[in-house]
Amino acid sequence: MDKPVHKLFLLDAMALIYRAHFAFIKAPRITSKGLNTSAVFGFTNTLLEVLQKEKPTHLGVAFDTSAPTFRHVQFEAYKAQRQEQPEDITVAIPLVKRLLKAMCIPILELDGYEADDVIGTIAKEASREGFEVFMMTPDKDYGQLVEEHVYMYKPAFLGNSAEKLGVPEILAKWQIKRIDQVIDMLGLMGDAVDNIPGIPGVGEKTAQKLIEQYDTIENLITHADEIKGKLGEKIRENFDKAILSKQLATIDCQVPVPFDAEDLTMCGPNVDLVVELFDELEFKTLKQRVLGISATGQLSPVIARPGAPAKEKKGQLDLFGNPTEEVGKQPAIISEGIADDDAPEQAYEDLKIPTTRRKIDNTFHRYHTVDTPELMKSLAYYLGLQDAFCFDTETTSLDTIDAELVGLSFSYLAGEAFYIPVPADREKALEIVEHFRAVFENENIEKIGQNIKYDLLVLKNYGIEVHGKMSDTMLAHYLLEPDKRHGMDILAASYLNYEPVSITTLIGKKGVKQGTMRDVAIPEITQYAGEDADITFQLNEIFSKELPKVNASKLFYQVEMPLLKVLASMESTGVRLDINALREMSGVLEIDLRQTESEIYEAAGQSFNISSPKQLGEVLFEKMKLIEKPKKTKTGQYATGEDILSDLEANHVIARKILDYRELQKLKSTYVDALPLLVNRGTGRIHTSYNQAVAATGRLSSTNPNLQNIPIRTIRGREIRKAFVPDTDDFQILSADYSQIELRIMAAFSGDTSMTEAFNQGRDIHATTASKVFGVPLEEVTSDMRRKSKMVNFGIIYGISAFGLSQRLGIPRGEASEIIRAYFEEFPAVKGYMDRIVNNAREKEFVETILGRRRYLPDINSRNQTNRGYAERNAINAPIQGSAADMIKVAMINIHDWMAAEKLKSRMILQVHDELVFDAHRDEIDLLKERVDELMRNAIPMAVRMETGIGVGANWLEAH
DNA sequence: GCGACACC
DNA sequence: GGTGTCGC
Repeated sequence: MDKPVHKLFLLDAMALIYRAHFAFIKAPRITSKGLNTSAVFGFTNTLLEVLQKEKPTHLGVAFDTSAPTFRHVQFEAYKAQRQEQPEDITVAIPLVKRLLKAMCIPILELDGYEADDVIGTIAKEASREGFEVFMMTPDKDYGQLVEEHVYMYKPAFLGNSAEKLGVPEILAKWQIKRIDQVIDMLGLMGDAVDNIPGIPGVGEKTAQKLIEQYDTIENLITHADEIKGKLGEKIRENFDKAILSKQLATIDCQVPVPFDAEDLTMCGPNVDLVVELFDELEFKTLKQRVLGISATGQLSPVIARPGAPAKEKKGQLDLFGNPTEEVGKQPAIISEGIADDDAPEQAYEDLKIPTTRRKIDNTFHRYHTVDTPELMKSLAYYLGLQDAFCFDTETTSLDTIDAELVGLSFSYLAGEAFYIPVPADREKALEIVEHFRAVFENENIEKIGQNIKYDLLVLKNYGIEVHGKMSDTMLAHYLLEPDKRHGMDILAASYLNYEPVSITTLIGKKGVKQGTMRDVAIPEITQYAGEDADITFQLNEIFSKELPKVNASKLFYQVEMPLLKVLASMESTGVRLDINALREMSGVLEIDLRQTESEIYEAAGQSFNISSPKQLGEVLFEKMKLIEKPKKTKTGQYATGEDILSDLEANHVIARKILDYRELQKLKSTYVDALPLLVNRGTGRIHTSYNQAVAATGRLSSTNPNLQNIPIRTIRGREIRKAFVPDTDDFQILSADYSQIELRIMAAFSGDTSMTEAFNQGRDIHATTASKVFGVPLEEVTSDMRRKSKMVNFGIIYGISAFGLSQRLGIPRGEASEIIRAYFEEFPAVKGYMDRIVNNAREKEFVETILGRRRYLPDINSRNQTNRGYAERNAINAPIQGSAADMIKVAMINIHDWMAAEKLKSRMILQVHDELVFDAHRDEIDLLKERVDELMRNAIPMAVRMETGIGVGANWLEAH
C-alpha cells in the first residue's frame, strides 16, 4: 500500500520575483496607470502553474526581511558593488504578499534570516517527517540543500520546461562527488548575483578541477603551496576570501521556525480579493484562469482546508518538540495569510511551565566568532544601525580594576550573537576595541546588559566611555522582584525556561585550580559569551514590557539607569587611604589585644579561644557559672552577644574585658588590617563595589570592602575614619548627610502636624518626642528620656513591636508597651498611617515608595503570626527606608550631572545611605557646600523640610 | 551556616 | 528594618 504522498512546495519569493522582473525587462508589462507589473505577473504565473501541474499538498512562500542578518554583516565589505533593488521590485513585493494573503497561502519570513535559510530549515525538517519537498527557485545555491526527498524545482522559463533536480542531477551538474561540495564550488567561483566574491579568476571549470583534487576549500588551502603558477598565487592571496565566500554561500538550516505541516496548507482562497487584485493589476487572462480554477474546484481540494478554523498558535512545539516559549516575545515566525493576522498574543504568565528546560544543545542559536578586522568593521556597522544592542564583556577577573578583557559579545536579535576575541596584548586589544568605540559612544543607541556597570568599568579601562540609554536586566528584575535573586542563570530559567552554559564547565570549579576565561578555546567561549549576550537581549525584551506594567519605567530609566553610571564613576575614582596611619593603629591594637587577652585568661583561670563563641560560652557559663540559667542560641550554644555581656558587666570584670577584646578584634581584623590589602596597586586607592540590586528596600550596598560600615560609634572605632583622606593637599574631604531623613519621610507620609512642625521649626526631634511622650516641658527632658525617645523613633521606622523596643532599650516589656501607647497618643497621625499602610498592603500584597518602587509582601496575609508580623513591619519600614533611598539616589544623579557640567575637579566618592562623601578641591568647597546641600534637599519635593549637615576636613573623621 | 558586630 | 565581613 502506498502511503499518500505529501508534497511540499517551498517557493523562494525573492528569487522568483527577480527572475520574473528581468525576464520581462525588454518588454515590461505596464498597466494603464503606469505600474510595472512584470514581477507580480511572472510570479503569479509560476505560482498558478505549479498549483495546477504539481498539485502540492502543502506549500509556503518565503521572503527575505529588511532586518539585517549576519550575512549582511559579512557582506558589508563587498556590498559596495551591490546594486540597489530596482524600484519595480520594491513595489512588487507587497503586491505579491497581497496575492498570497488573498489566496490564503502561507508566507514564511523571519527577521534576521533570508528566504533560503527558512526554506532550508523547513525542507530538512519536512523531509524527516516524510514529505517530498520541492524548493522552487532558480537560484543554484539551493543545490546544497538537496538530499533524498528534497529536490530543487526550477520553474519553467523561456521555453525550458520545469526541472526537478535530485541528488544525482545536482552532482552531475556541478561535477562533484558530494552535495556538501556545492558550497566549496560556490566559495571558489563566487556568485555575482549574491555578491559572493570567490577567488578571482576561478570559474566553474577551475573550481571543478580543484575540488576534484582537493575535496574541500579548507584542504585546498592547506595544500595551496603545491599549486604552481598564477592560479596558486591567486589561491594563496585570496584564501580568506574563499573561506568567507564559503561561509556566505552556506545556507543556515537552523532557523527558529517551528515546522508544523498544518501551517503549510491553504485555508481556501478568497476569490473576491484575488479578483479585486487582478483587476487592479489588469491581469485579464490570469483572472479567467484563476476563476476557472476555483470554479472547477481544481484548487481547493488539492491543498485547501475548506472551512478549517484559523489554527491557534499556543502550545506550538519547536523543532525539538519543546514548547516554543514566550509566544509573542519572539519575532513573528509564520504569518499564515489572512488566517493568522489576529493570532492571540499570549502573556508570559499564562504559559504552562514546560517540563524540559532548554539548553544550548537543543535550542536554536547562531553564535559567530568575529575575528578579522573586516568582520569587526562590518559588525560595528550593523551595530550602528540598531536602536539598541546587548553587549557583554568576558574578562580575566571579577575585579573591575585589574580585569583584562578577553572578549566582547554582542546581540541585537534573539538567537544570534557575535563574539570578538580580544588578545592579552594590550596594544592589540586596544586596536580591536577601537572598532567598537563609535557604537559604544553613540548617544542614540540603547545599551543592554546584565550588570552593565561591570562592563562599563571594564571598558573604561580600555578608554571607552559607554554613552546612551542603558537597560540593565539585573536591575530591571530588581525592580520587578526586589526580594528575589537576579543572577542571569536564574532569570534565564524563570523567564526563558533556559539553562545557560555554566561557567564551571568552562573554567572549572571555584578555587585555586579554577582557570580564567583566557584559557578557554575560542569556539567554546563564543558559545558561552554569545549565549550570555543573546539571553540578556531576550530577557530585556521581556522586562522592558513588564516594567511599565508595575509603573516602574520611570524609576528604571530615570533613576536606576542613570545612577548606574554615577556608581561606576564613583567606584572607578575610589578613595585614598592613609596606609601608614592604619599600620600604626594595627600595632597599637595588637598590643592592647594581647594585654586584654591575658587579663581575660587570668580572670577565667585558664586560656581559651576568646573568639570562639562556643568556647567562650562554656568558660563563662559552665566553668564560671556567671548566670543560673544562661540563654542559648537557636543552635543550642550559649548566647554571648553584646546585650548579654553588658548585663554581666556588674557581675564580673571579665564581661567588660571580653567586650573590649571583641571591639579591638573587630576593628583590627575587619578594618585596620583588611583595608590596606584592598588598596589597588595601580591606582593606590581603594575601590569599593556598590551593589544596586541586593537590598530589597532600594538601598545600595557596598562590598570589597564594605565602606558603608566604617566605625563611628566608639572613640577607638571612629579613629579609622582618619585614614580616609583626600587625593592631594589641594583637596579636602567633604561630607554631606541628610538629617533624620527617615523620620522626616515618616512625618511627611503620615501628615502628623506636631512632628512636621517640629521638623519645619528646626527643633530637636528626639527631645520634642520625649517631652510629649513623658509629658514634661522641653527644657525638663533628661538625657535618659531623650535616649529612650530616640529609640522609639527608630522603632517606629522599623515597624515597632513592644518586644523589639524592650530589647533595644533593655527595659521590661510592660514599660516598653506603655511608652509606645503614649507615643501613639501624642502622634495619632503616625498610628493612623501605620494602620493604613498595613491594611493597604493586606489588600494589594505590596507596598511602594515615593517613586513607586515596590516590595511584595505576600506573607502579610499569612496565618503564621511570626511571618505575618515580619511582613507588617516590612510594610511600614520598606516605604520609608526605600523612599529615603530613592531620594538620595536622585540627589546623586543630579549632583553628578551638575559636577560634570561644571567640569569640577572634585569627585563624589562614597555613599553611606544618607550621606555623600566628596574628594573636594579646595577651590570648589564653597560652591560644593551650597549646591550639594540644595540638590540633596530638593531631590524629591516633600511636605516636610529636608535638612543636611555638611562638614569639611582633612579626613573623613574631621569632615563630620 | 552561624554568631557576633560594624554601619544606616 | 536593611546590609557585609570576620572567625569558628
